[in-house]
Amino acid sequence: MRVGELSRRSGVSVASIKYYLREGLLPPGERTSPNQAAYDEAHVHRLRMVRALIDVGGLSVAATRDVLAAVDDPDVPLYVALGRASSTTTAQDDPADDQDEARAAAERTLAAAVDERGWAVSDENPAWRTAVGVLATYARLGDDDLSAQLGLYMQVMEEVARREVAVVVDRGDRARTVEGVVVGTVLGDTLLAAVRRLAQQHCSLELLGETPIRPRG
Amino acid sequence: MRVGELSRRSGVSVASIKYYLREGLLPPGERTSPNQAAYDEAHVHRLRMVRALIDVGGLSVAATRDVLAAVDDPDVPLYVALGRASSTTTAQDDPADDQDEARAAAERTLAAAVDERGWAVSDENPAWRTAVGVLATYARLGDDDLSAQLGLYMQVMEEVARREVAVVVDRGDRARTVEGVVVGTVLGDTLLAAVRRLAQQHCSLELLGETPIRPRG
DNA sequence: CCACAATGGATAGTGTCGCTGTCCGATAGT
DNA sequence: ACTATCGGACAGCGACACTATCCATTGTGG
Repeated sequence: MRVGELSRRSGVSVASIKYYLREGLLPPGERTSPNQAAYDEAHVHRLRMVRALIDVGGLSVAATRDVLAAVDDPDVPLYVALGRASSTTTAQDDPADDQDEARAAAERTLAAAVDERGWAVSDENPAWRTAVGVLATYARLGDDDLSAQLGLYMQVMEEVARREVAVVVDRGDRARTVEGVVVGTVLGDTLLAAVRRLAQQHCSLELLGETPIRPRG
Repeated sequence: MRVGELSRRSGVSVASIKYYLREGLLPPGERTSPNQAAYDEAHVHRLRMVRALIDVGGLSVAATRDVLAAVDDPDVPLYVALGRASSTTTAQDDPADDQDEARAAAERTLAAAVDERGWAVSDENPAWRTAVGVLATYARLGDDDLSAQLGLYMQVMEEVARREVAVVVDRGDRARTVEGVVVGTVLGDTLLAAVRRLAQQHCSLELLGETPIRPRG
């Protein structure tokens, strides 16, 4: 198929498809003549992935490119790719003294929690820096309920991750597996956040009887 | 204090402070003369909140404004404010037929899962639409492992939410409580995602022995 | 076989976001 | 008195994610 049909099949405008091709999110079609190319089902699927990661997962075009590059390239470790997929900037502005101190304290907290659970994780993992940043920020904001919840978060996320990894192990080929991990991780973040909101509403109603909720439907 | 000191204390540039004032993220200082204002500790704290929500939570300026408005105004239901805080756009482009169908199926899946857990949640909750969107997207992408995990996600998030709500119940005044909920929810999303990545790394190592990890430190 | 739509490719333009820079006349502090 | 700072308004900027236009092919229905 050519670009027009690809556009119709995927619901993405021709202009955007051209843009994604330029940005390397979508591999070029197979050449049928010096300036003509043919696309196939793989391109339709890829476009759906792209839209899912961008619209639902909230990734930037650049992050989506990196993540998809890791899906294509068996040599890129997954956690590196998924680190890029963190919507959070993880950037620090001015490394003021108290900032550094807060970060150091947060890092000790995390390290202790990780050791206690017996997790084998590297501090190369971008998620490590992100977690430290959140903890440090929370501490600077005054209360530290979040740090108190850290143990629980780790416990439940280990449960979640174990199931996720288990499901993914017996897939088929490696490409589909990796793709499943990536999509599951990125979209899973969004789903988990939404489910957390629903759970919070339910629990606050349950514990406080705060808001009268009319049932669905 | 005046703007210069507020800037120094908070690490936010004067230009940005003026911008936040314009955008309503920061309440105006108390007037000491027709064109002079004084700021206090509350402004320093507020600025820290703003930076935390934007930098760590990944919220937009507009979302941050809405969330903080809810913190200030007791009449705005919390879940409405926190719905705005979802980084995900939750937008749909072309409601094609199969799109609608996928959404409807996803909505039935969610409703069934919610009923099974006995959750009292309203479909007014923005998180409901987000969750439906994620499920629908995942279904359209081919496999539906995510839907298979939905029950687990709900189970662990109920556990998490119960603890979070419990911690927040016995706070002191309502303002501090609400603030704690908001910050905990927004930063918690980021923390949970990061912890999930770490857990995934740990579990994939544990189950597959996939990557040799050198220990921290 | 030929007019005419569609294509690939390049480049420029658009709208939004989150600031940043500059200017102004009015204080504040010394 | 004088200079730094202030608040306030507004223009500008760079990044981002497209979108529009142009053009020289190419494909295709009549």
